Amino acid sequence: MNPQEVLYKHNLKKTACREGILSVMLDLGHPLSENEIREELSSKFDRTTFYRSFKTLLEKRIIHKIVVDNQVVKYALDNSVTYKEKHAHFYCKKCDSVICLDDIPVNEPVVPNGFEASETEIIIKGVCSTCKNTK
Amino acid sequence: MNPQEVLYKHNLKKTACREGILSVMLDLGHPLSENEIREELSSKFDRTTFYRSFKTLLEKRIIHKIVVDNQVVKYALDNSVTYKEKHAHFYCKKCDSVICLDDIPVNEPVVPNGFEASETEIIIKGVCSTCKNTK
DNA sequence: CACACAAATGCAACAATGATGCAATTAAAT
DNA sequence: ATTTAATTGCATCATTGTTGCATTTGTGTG
Repeated sequence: MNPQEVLYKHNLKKTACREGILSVMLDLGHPLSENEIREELSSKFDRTTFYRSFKTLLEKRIIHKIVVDNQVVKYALDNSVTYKEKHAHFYCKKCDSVICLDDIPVNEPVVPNGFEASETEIIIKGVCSTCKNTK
Repeated sequence: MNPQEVLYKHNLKKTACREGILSVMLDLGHPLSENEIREELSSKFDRTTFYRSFKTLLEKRIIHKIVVDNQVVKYALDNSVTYKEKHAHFYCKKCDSVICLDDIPVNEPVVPNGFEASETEIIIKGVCSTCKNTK
């Protein structure tokens, strides 16, 4: 899977910014923040363009957004091989990274009578294995 | 339980802003945003003072913060009768309200080998019973 | 009760982020 | 190659979180 294919499949124009974002995300393979992606691309694009590209990719469900505690925002590809619609996220407090836990089961949400649940977001915080091994 | 007691118990000075915030939160009994609380108090205090009061109350674990999707921020009392350290939150997409689901069981987090989990945040989104009944 | 000191407040100011309007540029279908 | 709609860059604004600083206030001490 390459950026061009992804854009084509979703009827999106092949623009430099979108291709850049997708290329970085496909290369690195883990959730990234806007700044992390921008650094990889040497800040070639305007902040607004970036912002709008993410918005488009989110709308087309090519990527999803993970927010931790109102400050950490990461984007992850939806179309990885292991991607599951429902999955939890792990946030490492030490290295600030986010990991999609595609293998961890997510139970059906239980809500009080009369309530209707449509989505569940689970964020598990802690320390990732890499950080645990590098004290 | 009244605001004065709460502040006294946590060695906090009895200030008008803190008392106001706690008073509104105790009265209304459900998670509230900064703006909702400020409106109840007729904007009597500066934004910074508000911000710092919340920070203090959070540090003392008198209240906790619930963030939904990076934009909705609500504060809830920790010391309600039914309060549980671990609990999920329900977010109603229609009325923008948040409810602490103290009765809903929260499973121990499952994480990959080598990872260490310390906290879990669960936000269930949907429609609350009030909004479901008022179409 | 008055005093003193630490804490809290209000104000100005700044950074980061999300968002919009608009003119210039570009992708891609014809 | 031409045309048109979409995208971009820029200016700009709103909101939120944050800090510094001078002023005010709460509260324990005498």
